[in-house]
Amino acid sequence: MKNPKYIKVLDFIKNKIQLGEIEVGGYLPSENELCLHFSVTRTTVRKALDELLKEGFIEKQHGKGSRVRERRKSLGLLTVKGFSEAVGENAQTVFIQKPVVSDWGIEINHEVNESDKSCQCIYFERLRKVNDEPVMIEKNWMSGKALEGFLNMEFTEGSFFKTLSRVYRIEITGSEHELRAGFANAKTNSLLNIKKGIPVLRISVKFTTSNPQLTIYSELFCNTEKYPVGNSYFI
Amino acid sequence: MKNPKYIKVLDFIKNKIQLGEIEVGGYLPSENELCLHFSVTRTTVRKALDELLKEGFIEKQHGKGSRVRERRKSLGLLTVKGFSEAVGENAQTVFIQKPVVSDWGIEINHEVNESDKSCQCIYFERLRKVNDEPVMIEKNWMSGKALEGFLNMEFTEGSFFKTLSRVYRIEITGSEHELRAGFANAKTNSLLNIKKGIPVLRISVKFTTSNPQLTIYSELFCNTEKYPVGNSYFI
DNA sequence: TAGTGGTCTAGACCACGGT
DNA sequence: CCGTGGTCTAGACCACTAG
Repeated sequence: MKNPKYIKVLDFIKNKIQLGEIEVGGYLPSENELCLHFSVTRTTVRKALDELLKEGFIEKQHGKGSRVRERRKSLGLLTVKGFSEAVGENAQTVFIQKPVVSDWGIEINHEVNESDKSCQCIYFERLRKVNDEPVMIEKNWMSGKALEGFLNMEFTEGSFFKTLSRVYRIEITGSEHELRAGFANAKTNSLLNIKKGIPVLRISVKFTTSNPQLTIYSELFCNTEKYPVGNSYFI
Repeated sequence: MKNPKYIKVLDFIKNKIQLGEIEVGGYLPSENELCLHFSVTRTTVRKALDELLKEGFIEKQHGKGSRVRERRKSLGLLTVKGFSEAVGENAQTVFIQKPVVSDWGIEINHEVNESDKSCQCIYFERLRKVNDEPVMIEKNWMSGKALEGFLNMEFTEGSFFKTLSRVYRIEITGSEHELRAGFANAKTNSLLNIKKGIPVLRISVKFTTSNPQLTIYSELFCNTEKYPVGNSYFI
């Protein structure tokens, strides 16, 4: 099924929360009300709410209802969400290197798939800012096999993930992260406006996608002095 | 319901994986087979498999089946799982400070609940090792309200979370993490066998539990030189 | 007691993978 | 083609919260 109903319900509620139409601490409509509103069964509504719960948007209270959680101010980078969606409206992005053909970076911490190593590699690098302060350098490598015409392409709404989805019909299906404390090189330090000797949080990500030929390798260098990286998990 | 069926299914499969009875890359029984084996419906089996997927134990392939994933070698600390379960059989734990009455630590990065601040605080500190190498210092603070007789108590199977569950019937229901790169103090550095000037990964955790009176605040200082901290997420 | 979320049943149809 | 997982329906009963 291309457009599952639970995605519609999920997007509807997530949108309401992100626009502030339901205030923090406010209750969502009950599951039964949502069922009526969307003409679906509770199974479908609950699947959507489970996603929202997993992503930290809501909390559930047995016997009371589902409430909007206070959104963390830190960067929610440890999910499959992209940066912009995770951080919100105060995020800015600047290309340091537009997509080019390159070698597989020696900085990649995850093991690169054998099938990728033998292929042409596409690389791009971006600087992420919050409120105009640089907080993260993001370096990305991926095989060019599945991405015909990717070089010189404008990103859909400035988002790499949206481009993958809208242009190539490729969805992110999973991610693995490794986290380390370390130091960045001089160039990255300078871009992040970090003094020498200040450690950075380094996150190595391996994204799997709905296209078996496409795996994305990212190395993130985060200045955590003002904005720690956040993650939450509820059951 | 005290003992949901999906927990039984989940524990059964997780146990098989952890004991190696299904090798890495091997397929689980199909959902329909599991239904027959446990006399439950697919809804229930899928709820269990969803948990295993979320925790990174398995991966699903549409049209083929569910396969056991290679367990990450890094520390899976970013879930509600405890250290021992996350790391496995090579983990050791040493008390640096057995549970005592203390002040709320000034090192706590999360905001401490107002209701906690006015209460007696219990503190304990442990050193975590993997293959006899120190990798993490874990400092824990919590209100003593819900934990009658906790001081001087032996931990069930050496596990704090198991003690909470078995003795106090309290379950972990969620966690929020903040991650930073930074430095540890001299004492922690010495316990971690870290040279001065080597950065550590600092993880601030706030655990919520099934008892509204109990919130647990932890500060982890990780030496990531050999063992990075890992996390994975699949949809 | 009424309303909420938590669990579960017994089906159904669809999309994908491999034969 | 069949078996797999993905989505969905239309119910049911339970446990928790609050008036």
